[in-house]
Amino acid sequence: MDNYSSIFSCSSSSTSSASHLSLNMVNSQAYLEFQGDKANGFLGLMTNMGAPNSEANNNNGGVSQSKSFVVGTEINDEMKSSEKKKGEKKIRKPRFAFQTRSHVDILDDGYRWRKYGQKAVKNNKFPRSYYRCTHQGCNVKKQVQRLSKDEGIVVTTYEGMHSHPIEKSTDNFEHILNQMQIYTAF
DNA sequence: CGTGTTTGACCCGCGC
DNA sequence: GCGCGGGTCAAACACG
Repeated sequence: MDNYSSIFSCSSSSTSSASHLSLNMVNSQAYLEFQGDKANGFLGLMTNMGAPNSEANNNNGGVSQSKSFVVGTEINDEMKSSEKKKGEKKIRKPRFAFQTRSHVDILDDGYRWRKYGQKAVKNNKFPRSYYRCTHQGCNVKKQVQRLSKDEGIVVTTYEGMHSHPIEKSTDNFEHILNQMQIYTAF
């Protein structure tokens, strides 16, 4: 059971492969809403997703949050370090944006992240934080942004795919990714 | 002491 | 060409 990588296997392998994804998702703005319970995990999310009833109890510190996610692919993400591929494709890596209703922007998905930057975004009072997976050889990045309009909404954008198992035993994020696969498999 | 955060500088693409 | 906005680097710092 170490096929975490397969989750993101829908990367930009083909020129048109990404289009199907973005077309369906971006245009229709896939939007799911469920209520989680723990601020430090997507477990509640998954639980509610599969079984809307479940035990949505949880006594977290009173941090109830509803999560929704939008999946889309942003193209033209070529960086300066394009050692391989001489600009054959503009599509580099898919990005997954999660919209999370939470008061904390630190969402523990089971991976270990190292913050490597923070920038102020225009049209947004709150800064955007850049994180990178600390696993060696793993180039997965993620950025967390908070909407100035709704400071209760936190947008987490994942970029790239993990090629290693989750470090923590939270294994909840895996399920989410699995769900995402369904949508991105269109 | 190792690991992660802070923070300003730098880099690069893009529009004017 | 220049300025702007977004993304990254890296040195210094904080914390266990």
